[in-house]
Amino acid sequence: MSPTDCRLLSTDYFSFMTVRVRFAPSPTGYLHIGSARTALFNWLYARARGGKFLLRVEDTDLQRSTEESTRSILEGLAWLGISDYDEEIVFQSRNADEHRAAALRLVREGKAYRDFTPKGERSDANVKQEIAERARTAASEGADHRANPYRDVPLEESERRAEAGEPFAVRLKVSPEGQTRFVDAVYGEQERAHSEIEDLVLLRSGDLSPLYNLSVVVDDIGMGITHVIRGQDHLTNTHKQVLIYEALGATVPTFAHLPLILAPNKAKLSKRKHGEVVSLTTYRDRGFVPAAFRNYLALLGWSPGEENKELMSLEELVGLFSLEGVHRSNAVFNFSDTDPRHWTDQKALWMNAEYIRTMPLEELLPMVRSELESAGLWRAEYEGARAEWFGRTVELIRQRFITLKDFSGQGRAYFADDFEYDPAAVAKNLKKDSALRELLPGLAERIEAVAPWTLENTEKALRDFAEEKGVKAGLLINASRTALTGQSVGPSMFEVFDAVGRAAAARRLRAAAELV
RNA sequence: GGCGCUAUGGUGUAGUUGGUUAACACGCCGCCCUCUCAAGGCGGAGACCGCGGGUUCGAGCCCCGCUAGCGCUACCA
Repeated sequence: MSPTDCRLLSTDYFSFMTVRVRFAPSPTGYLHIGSARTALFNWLYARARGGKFLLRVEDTDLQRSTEESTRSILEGLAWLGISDYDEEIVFQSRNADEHRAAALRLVREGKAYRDFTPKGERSDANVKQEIAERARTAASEGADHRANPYRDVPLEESERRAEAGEPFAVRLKVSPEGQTRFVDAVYGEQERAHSEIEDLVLLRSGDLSPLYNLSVVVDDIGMGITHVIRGQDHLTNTHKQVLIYEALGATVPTFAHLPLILAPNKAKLSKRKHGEVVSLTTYRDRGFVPAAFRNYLALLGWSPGEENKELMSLEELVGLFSLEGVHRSNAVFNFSDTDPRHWTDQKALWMNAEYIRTMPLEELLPMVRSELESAGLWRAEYEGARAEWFGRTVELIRQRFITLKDFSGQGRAYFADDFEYDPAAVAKNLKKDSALRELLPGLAERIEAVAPWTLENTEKALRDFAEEKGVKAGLLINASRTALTGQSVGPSMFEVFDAVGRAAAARRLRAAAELV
C-alpha cells in the first residue's frame, strides 16, 4: 500500500462519525504564532468537516502555568476569529485523578508496573546533552530498555510495597518485540520498533502526578477526539501515545502533524531567542488586521494546491482546507531583527496592506476607530455629523498604509493639528526654495478664496497662483503636502486639501512658511 | 549517540498516471502613469529542482547512496 493510499484510508476511517478536534495549549506564556496556526488548522478542519472544535488548557505544569497566560491565549484566539468552542473548555489539571486511575488500572491489568527505583535528580539546564550522553553510554554498555528490575515483580508484592508506603513511579510495560505503527494524515505511514521506546513513566514517584503522554491520551479519549492535529515536534512521541491507547483498549485517533515554523536561520522559532515577533499579540498590537494575519498564517505549511491561490476569505479557507494540502517540510518565517522595516515577514506585511486597501470600508472603519481611540484622536462626530467625511478620508489614506498604526502615525495630520513634521520632508519640500516663505501665505489666501470648495477649483486656484508667480505647480504642491501633513508622501494633493479642510489648510500653509 | 522527518529561485508555495523554454505570490531592479509616495500596468534579474549514482527514449516527479537542516530521545509540556 502506498503512503497515499494509507492517507486516504486513515481519513476515511472516521468519516462515519463526527469529527472532533481540539487545540491544547499549555498556558505558560503568550500565544506563539506556531500554536496559533495549529489552532487555526484545527478550527478550519472542524469547520470544513462539520465537526466539533474543542479547547483544552494543558495546565498540568503548575509552576509555569498562569491564569494570565490562559486569558492571553484565549484573547489571541478570539482576535483571530476563533472563539466558538463547541463545548466547555477542559482544564487538564482537573482531570489528574482520572489520569492516575487509568495508570493504576493498567498496573492491575499487568500492562504497566510500579518502579520503586529512587527518583533521580536532573539538571534541567542541558537536558539535551544529558540525554545524548546517557544514550551514548547506554549503547556502549549494551543496556536494554527492558532491564528494569521491577518490571516483572508480581502484582501482590508490588501492591504490598506500595501499601507499606514505599514510593514508586508507574511505567508502561512496552513489549520488547514488534513495533508500533500509525498512518499520519500528513506524513504518511510511520513505524517505530519497540526496542527504540523505553518503558515510559506514566506517573511520577511520590505524588503520582500524571505525565504529559498519559494525560494527553486519557483526555483525548475522554473528549472523544477523532483527529489529533498538532506540531511535528510530537511526531516521534506519538508512538508512545499509540502504545498507551492500545494498553487502555481505546481506538487510536487519526494523527496529523504539522510542519514547524522556523526562524530565518532555520532554528525553531522561540520566545527566548526571537522575542516578540513570535507572539500573536504583537501582531494585534502593531496594527494587523486579524483576517490578514490569519490568511498569512494559513499559508505557512499549507496551500490549496492547483491554482496556488493566496488571498482567501475565512469562508474560502474553510472550503479549501484539507489535511492533504498540508506540507511536510518546515516553513521559514522571514524577518530581520536589525531592520525595523522588516520586523516581521514581508509577505505578512504586504498582505496586511492588501487587506487594509481592499477590504470593505465598513469593516475597516471600526478598526480605524479603535486605533484612533487608543491614540487619543477619536471624536464622536466621526460617527455622527462628520461620518461621511471620515469614511472618505479613511478611503483616501488607506491606499498607502501598511498597518492600522499608520492611521494614527502617518495619518495623524488628518485627525489632529498637533502632528509632527518629518525633517526630511521639510528639507526636501520647504527649505528647498526660500521663495516659499512668501509664496505659502499667498497660497493660503487663494485657498481661502476658493468657491465653491471643490477639487477642481482648488487645483485651478493653485495652478493659477503658480503661473502668476512664475513657479512650477509642483513646487507648491509638494510644499503644501509637507505643510498640511508633515510628510513628503501621501495622496493626491488636492484630495488632501479637501480632507484637511479649507480653514486648517490655510492655517497650516501659513504656519509652514515659518519653517522655510 | 540512536531513531525519525524534510530537501523546487532570498522567502512562502504550484508542479497529484515521469513528456517541450520549471509556474504563482512576496521581496528586488527597470519602464509607464504622475504633484510625491503607494497602488496599478508592462518588462527584468534570480532555481543546473541539496549532492552523486541508477531505471527510462525521456525524471523536479521512480529507486539507491550521501550530505545538510530540523525534530524526538526527560519522573518537561
